[in-house]
Amino acid sequence: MEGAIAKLKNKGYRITLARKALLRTLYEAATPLTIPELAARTDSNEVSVYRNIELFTIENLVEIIHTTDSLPRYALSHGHHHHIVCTDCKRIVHVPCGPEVTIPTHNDFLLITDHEVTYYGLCNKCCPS
Amino acid sequence: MEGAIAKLKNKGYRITLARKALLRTLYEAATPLTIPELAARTDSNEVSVYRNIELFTIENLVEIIHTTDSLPRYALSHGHHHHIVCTDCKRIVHVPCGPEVTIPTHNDFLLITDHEVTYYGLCNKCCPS
DNA sequence: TTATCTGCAAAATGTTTGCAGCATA
DNA sequence: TATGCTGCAAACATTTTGCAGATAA
Repeated sequence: MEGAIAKLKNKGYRITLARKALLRTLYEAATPLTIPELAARTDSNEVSVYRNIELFTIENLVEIIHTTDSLPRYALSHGHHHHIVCTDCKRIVHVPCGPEVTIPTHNDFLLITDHEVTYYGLCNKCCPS
Repeated sequence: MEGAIAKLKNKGYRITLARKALLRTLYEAATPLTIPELAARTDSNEVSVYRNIELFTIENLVEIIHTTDSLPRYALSHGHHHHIVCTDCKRIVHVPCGPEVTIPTHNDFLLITDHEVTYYGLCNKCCPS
């Protein structure tokens, strides 16, 4: 959390109560949270949460997690990884990226019912050669 | 397309002009389309497109594709597979699911810049034992 | 003929913008 | 003190709902 604050300070952003509360909430969260959840836990305005989450995302402090299950959720960035979503309690757990990852044993998930993979890139028409 | 119509008919749904136009548009589309695009191409109301896309999704005729790049897009269901999204022209191409899929050569994509993997399942607290 | 479907209007939901006043540096 | 930040209000974008008239069976 100190690293994140230092980074923001270095960039010239002010360290406000709202931003500290948001960072603390993200650090303490067991699972990624939605905007309304973040606003409730930091006792602040949803609009300010939108704005600060956008700032944190630009500064690479936060990652956005889109699932088919709920509103977008936000969590601290921790490098590249994948996700397992519990379709019942909505808990989201991180999984390392790699060719030989065993999901169930690795993360207390006993049943995997579905998965999605999306690649992003440039197709042959759009790739500068 | 005849199979889809027969399936809907068997379930007791009416085969309306709007539904035929929507199916035909989905069959002819080179890439998944958004709701506004589908409404424009079928010359019909967005509300009706929402309702018929929902019906087709329930009946497993259509799949929803969420990417970080645009509104949700809709395409005919063709069994389980993954996606490559061109971040420039937004074209979406299907990829088979498998342990040894080579993305670039397989699908005219010359550069892959990112990927996302999400598993869905039941965690140990929610899995009935 | 009649129950379903469509389109319009409007409500509901989620997100962004403008601006006045507050608080950090 | 001065600029950036917050919160309110309102605009905007997307999706859902209600209802009267149109249409498939």
